[in-house]
Amino acid sequence: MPIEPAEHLRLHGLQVTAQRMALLRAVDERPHGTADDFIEIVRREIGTVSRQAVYDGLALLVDKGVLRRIQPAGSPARYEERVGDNHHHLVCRDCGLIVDVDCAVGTRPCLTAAEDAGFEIDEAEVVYWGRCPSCRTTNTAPATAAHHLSTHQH
Amino acid sequence: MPIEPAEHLRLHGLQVTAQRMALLRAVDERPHGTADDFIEIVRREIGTVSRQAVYDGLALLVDKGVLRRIQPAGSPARYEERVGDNHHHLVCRDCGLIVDVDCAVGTRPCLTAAEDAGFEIDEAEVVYWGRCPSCRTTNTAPATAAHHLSTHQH
DNA sequence: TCTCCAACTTGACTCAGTCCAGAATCCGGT
DNA sequence: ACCGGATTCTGGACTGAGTCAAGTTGGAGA
Repeated sequence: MPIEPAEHLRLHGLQVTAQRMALLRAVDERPHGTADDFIEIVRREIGTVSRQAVYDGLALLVDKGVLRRIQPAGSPARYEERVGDNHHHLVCRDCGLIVDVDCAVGTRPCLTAAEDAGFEIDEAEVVYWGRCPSCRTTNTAPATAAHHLSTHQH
Repeated sequence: MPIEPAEHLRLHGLQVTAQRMALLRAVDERPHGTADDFIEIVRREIGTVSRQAVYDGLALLVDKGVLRRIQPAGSPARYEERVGDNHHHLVCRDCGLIVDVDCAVGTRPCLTAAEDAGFEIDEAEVVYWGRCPSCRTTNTAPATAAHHLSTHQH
């Protein structure tokens, strides 16, 4: 956790509430977590939060650039603190595990499209799809490639 | 439409039904359409289909490699016929318009991650985010960047 | 043309996320 | 320290996208 949650909030001109501080701590505790994960963690920490407070808080923090929101196909939205370094993600097709990979280039957008079709491009998002080490060993021949990106993602 | 829908289905060992043929024609008629788009188009053509038939048909055709399914963050799943050439997509942040861009490399996966974390990577999916030509002109200063990837996508 | 399994239909259900309205809380100015 | 308006939180209803399950229909091989 680079700076204190309270400080973090004040720096962005946001009100400091118990829920938001707990939320920031939760995101730190579980990178790539879902909104539901954070609801659960925050409730464990401060007793109770509404789903709305968590969704609002996440959206606000994404808006302020404190958090980044990613949403691989088939998965609910996930949030992470690493922001501003334009890294990419490796997603396991079997268990949904997400890990960070540094961007080889670094600056945003790190790739330029062959033809831009007149678009003003500001970001190139890269998702690498594959199978994580543990899924590779446990089930070499994917009988029924379930393709379920469920919640469990370490 | 490269080959006849009926032929297309038989080639993959699938039963030829009115619904499936109409579905293939619908995907051809509206590239990057959503399931709801296709339900509407197919109903216009053959009178009636169940939502389930459309979802089943799409999933089956994706499975057989006839269609490709893409799902940019904040958008319902979209389907396209171009398959096997590993092209990428340009998505407008404002109106959700999706256009194809050829992959500079061509073969799959076209990128290799800096560190693969032990994953067996089979695909690198690239989404370029930006603003399409018409959104750039109509609303140069995005007052309230609605960020709604709604259905309307030309 | 018969038969059977694939495909289709209907309807209920889940999951992720949003909308709403009223209650509670925060914080800058006095 | 206190006040009041702005902001935030709460619970509950709601929406959109997609899935599940059970029963019916129809395409294609015998």
